Amino acid sequence: MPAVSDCIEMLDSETKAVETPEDHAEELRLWLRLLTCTTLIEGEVRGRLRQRFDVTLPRFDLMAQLDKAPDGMTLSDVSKRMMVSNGNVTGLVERLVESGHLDRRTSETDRRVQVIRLTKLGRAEFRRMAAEHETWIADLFADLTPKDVRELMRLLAKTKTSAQKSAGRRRP
Amino acid sequence: MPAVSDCIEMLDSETKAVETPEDHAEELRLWLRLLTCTTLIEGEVRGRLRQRFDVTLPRFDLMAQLDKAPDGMTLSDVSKRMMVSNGNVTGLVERLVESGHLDRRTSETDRRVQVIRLTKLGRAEFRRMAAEHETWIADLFADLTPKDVRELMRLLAKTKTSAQKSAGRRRP
DNA sequence: CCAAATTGTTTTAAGCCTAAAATGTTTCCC
DNA sequence: GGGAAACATTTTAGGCTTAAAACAATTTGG
Repeated sequence: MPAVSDCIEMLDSETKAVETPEDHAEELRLWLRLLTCTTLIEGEVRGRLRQRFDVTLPRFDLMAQLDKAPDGMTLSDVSKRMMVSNGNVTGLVERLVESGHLDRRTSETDRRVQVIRLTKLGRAEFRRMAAEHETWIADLFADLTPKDVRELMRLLAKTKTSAQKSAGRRRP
Repeated sequence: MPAVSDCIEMLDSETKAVETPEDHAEELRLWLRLLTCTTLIEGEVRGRLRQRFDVTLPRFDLMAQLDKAPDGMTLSDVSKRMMVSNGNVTGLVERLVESGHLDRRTSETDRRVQVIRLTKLGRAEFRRMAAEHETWIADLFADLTPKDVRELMRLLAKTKTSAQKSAGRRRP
């Protein structure tokens, strides 16, 4: 049975009749916990990539995107997929072309567009790193049962949809 | 009933007898989804903070830590809580002292230690921002039921513990 | 056709972030 | 007491990141 305060809150949010400042402490705590988990795991992966392969996480992420696209991607595609700014990708690509991991060429049909691909070296190095990376992730999530994983996937999918809708309401 | 492949995997991971390369695609997908959710929400919050209050997310986060500690915190404390490097905090604090939001003084009992606090201005501005921030978070998570929120909290707590253990195994 | 809007990328300016080395201070313990 | 270890912070060097402005090329609608 829900607490009295929960009932009041539910009435408020459904009827939209009252303007009492609602309590969203639970959502706030959820957000902080989500952020903590991500920061923790991300930091761990970053450190391991640096120690084992002397590569940064953003470079690894970019190569991961390209590994899934044998025909290459445009910078815009990469920017959208990685959810980072355009200018960010420009610099990242510059350094990876410099180190011989990426190949970049201007599209034949649209001279605005730059198409980038992994070089043979880039692909080989990425595959080597990705194999080990996968075991790190498995270890980081080792305490979760297969059921936990499924349930988290489901709830995070719902979270993603919710956040996208909210973001859409701001920028329609 | 679990699929055959699941049984084999379970046997492998329990007996540790076989060295076949296990499949951790599910964990990998979970990690990517977790990262997507965080990036999405973080970007949205960052943008709103900038538009509404002309403040960066790291500054807001630092002020949030200090708001919970009326007696102030040391830079190390802040660094641990925010899970960022020491040097990072130094610069962040510098700019917030400069803008009049923070007060910084050397500890009387230990001259290595710097104690920082919110100024009156800093606290007032933070409270104003935090109130609105809470509604953004509520909106971003609006599709989740109270039960979803509880369940996510539980699973993320488990995830955090798991990741901490894994990180501990690397750096004991 | 052609001006205006749109699209893809780069540049700019500022700030964030890390790892590692350096600096100053305190504690430990012989 | 005094040197070694530990601790708190800053500095350094390099890279990441963003938002906004600038530039270039294409598409669109009169």
